[in-house]
Amino acid sequence: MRSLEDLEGSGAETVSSEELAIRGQTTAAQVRKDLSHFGSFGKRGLGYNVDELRHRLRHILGVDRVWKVALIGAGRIGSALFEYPAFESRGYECVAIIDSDPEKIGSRWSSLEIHAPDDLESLLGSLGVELVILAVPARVAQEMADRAVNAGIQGILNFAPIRLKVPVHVPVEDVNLVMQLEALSFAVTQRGPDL
Amino acid sequence: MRSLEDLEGSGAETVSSEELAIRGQTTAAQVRKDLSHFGSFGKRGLGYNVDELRHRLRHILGVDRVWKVALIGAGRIGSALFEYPAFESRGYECVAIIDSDPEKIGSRWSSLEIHAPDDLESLLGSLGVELVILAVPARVAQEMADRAVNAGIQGILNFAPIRLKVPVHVPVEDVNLVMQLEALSFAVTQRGPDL
DNA sequence: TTGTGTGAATCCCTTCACAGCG
DNA sequence: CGCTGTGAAGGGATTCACACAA
Repeated sequence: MRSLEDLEGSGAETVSSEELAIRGQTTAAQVRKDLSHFGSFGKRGLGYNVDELRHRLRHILGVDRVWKVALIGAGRIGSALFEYPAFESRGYECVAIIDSDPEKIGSRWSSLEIHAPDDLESLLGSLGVELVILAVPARVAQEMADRAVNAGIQGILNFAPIRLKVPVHVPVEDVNLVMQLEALSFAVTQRGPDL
Repeated sequence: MRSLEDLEGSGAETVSSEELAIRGQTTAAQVRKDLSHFGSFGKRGLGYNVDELRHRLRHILGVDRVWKVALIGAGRIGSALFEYPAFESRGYECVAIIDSDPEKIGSRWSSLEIHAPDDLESLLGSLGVELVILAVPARVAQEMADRAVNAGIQGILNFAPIRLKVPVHVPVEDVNLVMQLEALSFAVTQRGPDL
């Protein structure tokens, strides 16, 4: 089993399912089954070509291109996300920011102006926004989601602690930090009264 | 089927698995199986007593008490979490904040002083911290996790995009926003080239 | 010989269906 | 009767095991 450095260096061209399994905390059989789901691009006796594997996976995941993202809600969560360097480096380009706070409207976050929600549809539509990060209070989340969907967006990363009602063709990914904390409380509690 | 208001009012004392299923976007059979896992506290012909159900579930989830939480990393994510009202209202009390930025050390977030990481172990130990929210850069996440575990904490909510190595008795809940965005990209991509 | 790709066996979770209690 | 609790059936995912390609 080689180390990470070996893999990243110019030496290794190939990885085995066994090796991938260890990194991904699964089993070799699982890795092979999963990959075979998308075609068979491994070489028997050798393993998977690293470059090809990366290329294929990036394509399957849809991360081999830049996605146009709009940030709806410029509060603390929105700002944390906006500043998070990984987003841009991973291919998510924020092209619009929307907030209803009159204090914020018109101001800029590094050259990007914050817009009022009024012209949300035309703004998202004209910019060709594909994904929306919804970081607004729960009471307005459904309305903003509806309007974003009307504007033709294709997916929503939802931080509001409600179950959004959207058409089936619009995937929603929920981020619910309270639920995750509760999952942690549950795990700690289950693990037995201490230790 | 009754509305949320009915349930919360003083009128209804009981819910059926069918009703719970609709709210939870699942099936009645699933609800009954899940609940039966923790004992049988429904009444045949009637359903589940709402007060008892809430009480039992809160106990099972471990949210029928206040958890002492430490925030390690007072950056944007940390600040967003700290200000998020749901945390305190849901029973998570932040009793310590730790950050390595000299600019921040000694300053206060609403009466809570920001501490240097130096005395992390003794600080968490003396305060009886149970859960840690780890919101630091990836390169220092493992070290902070190790030290928190040494201080005797029982669970970690991890925002760093790495797989923490911790003893099996310390549950870790990962929050990986880039992965969730990628899951969204995948879902949108799979759904077929547009619509 | 090594390690993939894949049918077959297995496991686990969901769904069904109904006996039985209130 | 109405609705829970639960064995039994069903289905999807994981694991096994091995033929076969490099």
